[in-house]
Amino acid sequence: MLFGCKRVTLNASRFLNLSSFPCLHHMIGSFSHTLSIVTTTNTDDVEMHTNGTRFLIFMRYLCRSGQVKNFDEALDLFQRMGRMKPFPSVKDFTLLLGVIVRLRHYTAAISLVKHMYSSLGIEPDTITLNIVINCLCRLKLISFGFSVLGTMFKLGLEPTVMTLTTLINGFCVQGDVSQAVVLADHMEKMGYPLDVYTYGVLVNGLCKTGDTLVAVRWLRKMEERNWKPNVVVYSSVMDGLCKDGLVYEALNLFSEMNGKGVLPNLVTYTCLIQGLCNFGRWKEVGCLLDEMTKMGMMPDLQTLNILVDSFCKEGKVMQAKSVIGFMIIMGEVPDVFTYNSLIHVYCLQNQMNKAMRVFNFMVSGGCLPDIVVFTSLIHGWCKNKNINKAMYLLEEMGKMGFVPDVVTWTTLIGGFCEAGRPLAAKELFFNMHKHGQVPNIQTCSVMVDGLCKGNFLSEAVALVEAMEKSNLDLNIVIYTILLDGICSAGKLNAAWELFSSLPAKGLQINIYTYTIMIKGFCKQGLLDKAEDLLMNMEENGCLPNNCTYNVFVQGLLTKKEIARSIKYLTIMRDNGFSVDAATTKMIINYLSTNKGDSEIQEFLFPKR
DNA sequence: GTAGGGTTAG
Repeated sequence: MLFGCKRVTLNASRFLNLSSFPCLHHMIGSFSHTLSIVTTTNTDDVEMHTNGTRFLIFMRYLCRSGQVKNFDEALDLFQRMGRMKPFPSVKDFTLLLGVIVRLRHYTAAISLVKHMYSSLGIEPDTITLNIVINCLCRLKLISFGFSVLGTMFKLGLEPTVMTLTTLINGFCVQGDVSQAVVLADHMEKMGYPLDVYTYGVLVNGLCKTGDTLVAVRWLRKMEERNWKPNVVVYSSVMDGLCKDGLVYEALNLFSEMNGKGVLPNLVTYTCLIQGLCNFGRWKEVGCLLDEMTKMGMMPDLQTLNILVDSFCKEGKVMQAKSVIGFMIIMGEVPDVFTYNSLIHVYCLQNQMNKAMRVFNFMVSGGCLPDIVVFTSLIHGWCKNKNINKAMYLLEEMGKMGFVPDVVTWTTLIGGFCEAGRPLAAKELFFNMHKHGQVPNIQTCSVMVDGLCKGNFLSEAVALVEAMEKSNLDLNIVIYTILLDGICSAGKLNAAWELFSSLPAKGLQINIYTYTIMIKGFCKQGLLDKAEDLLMNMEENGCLPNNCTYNVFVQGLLTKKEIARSIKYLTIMRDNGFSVDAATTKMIINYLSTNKGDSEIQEFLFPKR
């Protein structure tokens, strides 16, 4: 096919006038290696001319029926269209561009628009530029999206509601929903009324950033304005509710949607199924699966992957495997998500041989691993204390062209800590920026935890102080980790000082923070202080949980405070909390050395 | 011909 052809490398930055933005320039530059348009210099022009109409009809059919499954096929169609004389209309090109966007080849789509303009002389119209804006937004380059909006004006093209909705979505994709809302307000004032899509974009953006309740308000707002929310808006909100653990509310909204005559689709069911899976509500999952199949919908690969992953997360590997079996019977091919769920559970169970077997199986079956799979395996080998294997995989993924991201580095840092090498972890922490990755708050938390557990408390404190000085937004988690370190080192005064300073930092003390502080007091035998804090929790609306009570009872038992232990064991029993293994062991130990103690005997084995 | 919803890792 390449015979008699010349390769033309595309450069989108020329069209978009982005040369002043090195990051995009670099990105598109590196992409050019893979994207070269092949144009003919001879052969089948005549044939194409005569068959042109038939070819275009065929091309439209392929695009509309979703039969263009990969980028190479789409590119081939594009090349054929570029060889036609006269060129097909801009409409035909945008139809194909839409397919390329759906295949998520955003950079390529931008390059192709540029090629259409500079090499083929096809002027872009509003719709073509909407596609370019969407691609830039998907690449989280919204400011370039606005540059294209400027280009649109310069060309005398009027943006549409769709253009602006795409930009609103761009803000949402970047996680900047407040800006999205501002733009939506602005849009209305400019005489562009929001439509169902705009509302859908906003509602989804809000759900994705965890503002589900605000999303619900928007849903109600659109109803007040006489817009009928459709299945996409409802499903977005249901997904948000499920992800917040509000499955009951999601199911209510599902009934409400049905009541209003809006039919659920596969995505709606998938959101609910996942919500129920997260709480192990398998029976209801089964009911929903039955219901959807009765409505003629079969679960697809994504839905089944959710089942596989949920079973894996519960450690039910057998069930996960049977879902995979069902998947294959259904004609679906397990993908990188499916395999990763299995690999991950084996890694967590320290069954690295099995994890590697799955990995080799997927690779030999032609399923390309991704950065997530490599990160899971690196985590597994680290847990297994086999740093060499972890480093080997890091190298392997590099050879395959994957650049470790912040999650990979965090995993590795945590892994080195778990393997008892906190100083090596620190080295990675301070050098990861050389590999183009900047630690985030979670990386910092893992590092602080590693330093604390590795008895480098002063370094952990210094790291947190350095983060405070650099105005990083530190959260309660990182302070709770540090508090645990300070308590474990027995420095109760310093711990209490830190604990007391947290509200002034604007942080909400949570159940973990309280429990760690209580444990710290218990460890020093300061039981009254621990008890005061336990009482204080309830007053502050943070109810103690299983772990809090067990920690306190263990403190009491250590000091042989039997009467008080029984008091709290009774509270636990009355409130449905269970005594954990460590507490049980202490009770048994106490009994075996204090056989004559009737108090605890009476509590454990009351006479009827 | 273009815009919105569902799956994995620390």
